[in-house]
Amino acid sequence: MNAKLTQAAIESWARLIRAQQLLIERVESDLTAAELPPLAWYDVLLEINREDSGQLRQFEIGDKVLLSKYNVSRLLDRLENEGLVERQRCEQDRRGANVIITKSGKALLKKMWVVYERGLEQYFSRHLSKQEIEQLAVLTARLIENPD
Amino acid sequence: MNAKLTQAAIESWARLIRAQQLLIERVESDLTAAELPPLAWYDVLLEINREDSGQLRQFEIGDKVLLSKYNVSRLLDRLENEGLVERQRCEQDRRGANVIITKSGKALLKKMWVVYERGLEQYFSRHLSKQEIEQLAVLTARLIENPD
DNA sequence: AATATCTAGTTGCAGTTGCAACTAGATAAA
DNA sequence: TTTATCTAGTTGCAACTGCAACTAGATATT
Repeated sequence: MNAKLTQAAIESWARLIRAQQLLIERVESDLTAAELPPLAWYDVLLEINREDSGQLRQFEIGDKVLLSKYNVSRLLDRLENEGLVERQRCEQDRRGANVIITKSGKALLKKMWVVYERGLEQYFSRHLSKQEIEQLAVLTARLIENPD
Repeated sequence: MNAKLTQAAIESWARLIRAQQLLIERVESDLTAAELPPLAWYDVLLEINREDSGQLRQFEIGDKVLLSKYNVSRLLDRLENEGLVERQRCEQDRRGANVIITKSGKALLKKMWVVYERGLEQYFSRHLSKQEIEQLAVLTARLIENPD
């Protein structure tokens, strides 16, 4: 690992930022075109759906999806308004709420995945070999793991 | 390049998104802690400053920084309010404006770079070898270039 | 020249985010 | 047990974003 900040490093960083921005922008735009809600909704619904228990505490959602607690709170308001999730008082900790996904939440998840998956193939995996996908996964994992 | 969407591809994509989110979040948080404005300000000021002519049309800024025209318009309002840039009527095209960076704009750029550079080293380049930085640059470039 | 079409930039509106302050329940310390 | 501290979640405010509609100047078409 090199201690000095090279031009190559700056360029690589800039491209990482740009690539992600573009990918997200493209997928979001596909979702909008299909009259579907934004990616953040998908992420939250997916995390709840993944749980065997079928439920998740709000702060757990925040951790998984990388949203601050106030944004989780308000995003869940919207999801609940649309009947995609339900909040239940948590018995173990009366401050908190368990969030469960509803039938129509699961249905939306499926519909969104159709669009999302296509984008992922079209904008991402199509352009990389198996080895490259693996490389990228390794490098980004290293960046995620290290807080500094 | 593989046509089918594998689990490995999904995981790699997810990490790319997550890595970028975390990096940005960390740098933004450092900037806020140093009582400096957000990264977007830096990006715009940098692009103008880069030009030999010392000026840039608004739509050029939008292209370079990946901002939609209405957001460029309003971001420049804020920058202009802070005396960091100035807008001048464009003689060749009276619809448009040339944006130039002021002295205090350049000064801010320098101050922000101190924080930005440190973050870039600390959150990014420190964790990757020269070869890995290069690899990442190649892969992300491929994703950027290919609109589909 | 007259009209239609396109492009640069702005603005109103609704939705979303970050920050700070808040409520209420849980945990720790006296 | 009472007090202090911490954590889960909510809310008001200000800033920022996307979308659609708009103005005004440029370019193309007849």
